[in-house]
Amino acid sequence: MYKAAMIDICKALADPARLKILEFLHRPDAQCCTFADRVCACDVESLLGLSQPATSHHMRILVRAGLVTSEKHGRFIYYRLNAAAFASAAEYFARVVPPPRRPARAA
Amino acid sequence: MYKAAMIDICKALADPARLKILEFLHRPDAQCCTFADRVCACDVESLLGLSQPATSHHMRILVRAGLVTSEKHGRFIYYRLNAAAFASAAEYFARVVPPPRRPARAA
DNA sequence: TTGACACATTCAAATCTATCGATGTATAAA
DNA sequence: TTTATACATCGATAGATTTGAATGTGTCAA
Repeated sequence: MYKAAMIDICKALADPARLKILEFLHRPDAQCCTFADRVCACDVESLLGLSQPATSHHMRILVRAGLVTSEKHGRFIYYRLNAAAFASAAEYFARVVPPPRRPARAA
Repeated sequence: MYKAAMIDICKALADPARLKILEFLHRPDAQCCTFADRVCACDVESLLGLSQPATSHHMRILVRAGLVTSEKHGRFIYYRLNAAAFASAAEYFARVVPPPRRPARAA
């Protein structure tokens, strides 16, 4: 995980709307075309209460950061969490910050 | 961990300068008044190559997010990583995203 | 007490971000 | 083919963020 990728991930996470999207992707409350772990963009739109372009904007940021993957099916786009990205972010932080119990460093 | 606190943490992490500070706090390359796991603000300043007010700004954001703690000793302020904050952030993400191997949900 | 130093705060400028309305594009339905 | 639908892109705007110069505050040294 390069630092630039890590920054993109953190930026993607640093917004209430996008955090809400991620929570929704984890436990989707099916409405129109959402099923199983796949969520369509229109459901995200009604979830957020934002305009369609704003929703599109947020999804693009999440996809670019790698936190979410997208699949086009006809007119619909289905989104899904990408657990691997979360895992490598967690790994990065494990390297940056010492685990809670060990002393930081003897200098 | 409330969502608002989580957003503050993510915002704090979403900047190259601040990520650099965190890496430095983890493995401080002692220069002027840094020793052990304590780092003074002036060393952060020379690390970043930014102005003193900009450095102060970044440190304030990190402290407010809880990622870093500060201790005043005379004229100096020593900063230290707060591992507990990283731990609770990690816990939040573990709740938001399913662990890599388990399927997300059967709907 | 005076001067130097470490850091905070204020202010303004430049840049970035989130948002919406309008419009474009691709696909499905009629 | 025509129309409707799902989503992307563009352009503009309001608000947030980063930054430095100037200045303020508290602490140490002389």
